[in-house]
Amino acid sequence: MVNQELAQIFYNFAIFLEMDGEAFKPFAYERAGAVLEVLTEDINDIYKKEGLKGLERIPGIGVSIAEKIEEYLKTGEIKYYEQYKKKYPVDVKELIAVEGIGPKMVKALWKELKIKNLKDLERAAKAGKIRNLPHFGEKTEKNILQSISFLKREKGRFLLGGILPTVQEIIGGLKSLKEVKSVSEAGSVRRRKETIGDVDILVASSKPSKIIDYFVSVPGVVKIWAKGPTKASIRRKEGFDVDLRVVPEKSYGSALQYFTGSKEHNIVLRQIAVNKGLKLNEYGLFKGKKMIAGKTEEEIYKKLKMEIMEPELRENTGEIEAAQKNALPKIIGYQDIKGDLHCHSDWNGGENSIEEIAKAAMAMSYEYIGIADHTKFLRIENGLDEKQLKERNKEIDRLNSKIQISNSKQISNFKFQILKGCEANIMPDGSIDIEDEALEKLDYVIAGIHSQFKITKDKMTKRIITAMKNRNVDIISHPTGRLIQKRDEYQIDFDEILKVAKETGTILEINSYPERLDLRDVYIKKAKEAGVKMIINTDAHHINQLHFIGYGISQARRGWAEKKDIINTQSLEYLLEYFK
DNA sequence: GCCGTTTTCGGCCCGACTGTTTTCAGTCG
Repeated sequence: MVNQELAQIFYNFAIFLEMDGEAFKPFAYERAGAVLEVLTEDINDIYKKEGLKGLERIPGIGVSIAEKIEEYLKTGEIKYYEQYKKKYPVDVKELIAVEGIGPKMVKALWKELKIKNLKDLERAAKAGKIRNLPHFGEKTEKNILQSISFLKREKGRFLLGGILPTVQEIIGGLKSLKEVKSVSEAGSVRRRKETIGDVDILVASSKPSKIIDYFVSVPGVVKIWAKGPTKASIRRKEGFDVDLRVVPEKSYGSALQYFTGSKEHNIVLRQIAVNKGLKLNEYGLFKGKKMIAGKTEEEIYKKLKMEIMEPELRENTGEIEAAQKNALPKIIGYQDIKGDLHCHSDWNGGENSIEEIAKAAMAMSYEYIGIADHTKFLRIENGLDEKQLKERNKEIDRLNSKIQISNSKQISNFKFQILKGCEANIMPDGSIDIEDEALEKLDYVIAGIHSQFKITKDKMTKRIITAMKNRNVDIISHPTGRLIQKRDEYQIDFDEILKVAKETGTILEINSYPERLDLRDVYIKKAKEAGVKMIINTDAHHINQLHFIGYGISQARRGWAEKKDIINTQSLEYLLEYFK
């Protein structure tokens, strides 16, 4: 989307301006970039409808940046920006990604050594050329090399799903110490972002040294980066870094608020504090020298005259304004899901029998579970044909009656049901790979794209729309097809898809699989605004993956989704009626 | 370059650390 292209340009713009020592413009451009990145409307549509004035209506975009957006939409480039690209023919984004390198260093490296990209930087550092530059030294050079090797190995970020279990383990360990009064994850982990750079953990205690000593000696620590009186930084064997900070109880709330971020959220919060004649930092909220809040996050937000919001909302994408008006959404909770409708059994590529899946679902206190085996097109996953699907349905009927009989004697109002579903394949022309007659026998039908991702935007949009108009199709799985850090989403006109989803009552999936998390948060927000229903599913191929649901819920929360927007927060009766 | 229940001009978030320096610029979160 053109929004993202412009966002990236403005981010780079900000860096160029900072290289030239501009004082306040970089901040303005960075803000414009951040605003565009999360803007749900297509900037091109806004411009077409309302022209320059429409652009200037967007907060953070004024006359000058609006004109640059116009220029980009009309000509595909921005002259002023092109001039900078000529002046500094450098891959700023790549270089700035190196820990410890900022705009000023990029400039020096270019001017003195003609370093343009990561490759040049690595070569120069290995040759020992960097240490001779003014304001650089041996240690800086060594740090740069370390940073580059980390970047190359891990691309710098980790999937939330890959690290959260370990984080919770570490926190559990800290909780067991009697010196620990409170402990929580902070930073992007607490905000449940899709990917995590490094992990922040915060502890309240009056005995910091004991906590620090324990923290650096836990099994799994492979390197201690820093160990001070109240903070420590380590690398885990899994490859990511963890920062721990210990603060006194009276500052725990302000520190938690501060270290949870996001940076953008905090900037605005501190500004609001300043406007009220107050000062906010990690030690508390102050009026002059007097501390007026700090023990809890609630009292800080309250003193700043707003509702406290869930960490997943703290991105400065409208939550602060909403909180000031007491108009925060009541986002879906982690206990609100009543069942998972996208599980693969051993009838296709999955690892567990339907009975095992049902038992695991009951253990999670679900009211229903849906088996959505692949259909025949997906040979590699043993997709089921019409006949096999019929056999599988019989098995589900058998299990359902067995469950009812075995439980009716013990709990009178017990209800649990296994639903008959499938994840059918959407063919390139939008048709479904299995007969309508077979689909009609099911409780519900998921349809998804599993092949031919690289077709034009127009064709892909039509393909999905054709599938949604099939009267048997209830849900579209992983609607944009992206795999985080592996594959971009396919080209679609999302607004058009929302329109047809609304007309046909088709549900869009929020796939909880850690590398999918598809829909993304901005799309969830759009779907909610369009009144399109969503469902949070796991796509589990093993019962150990049923807990992925938490990541999908996080994603929904970051998209401001409420309970009513998510259909599997509802009862079985409601669901079956809706599908019919 | 943006913005306005103190302002259409004069402000713009805050503190700590690091590595290079003899007092601080640059970077980070």
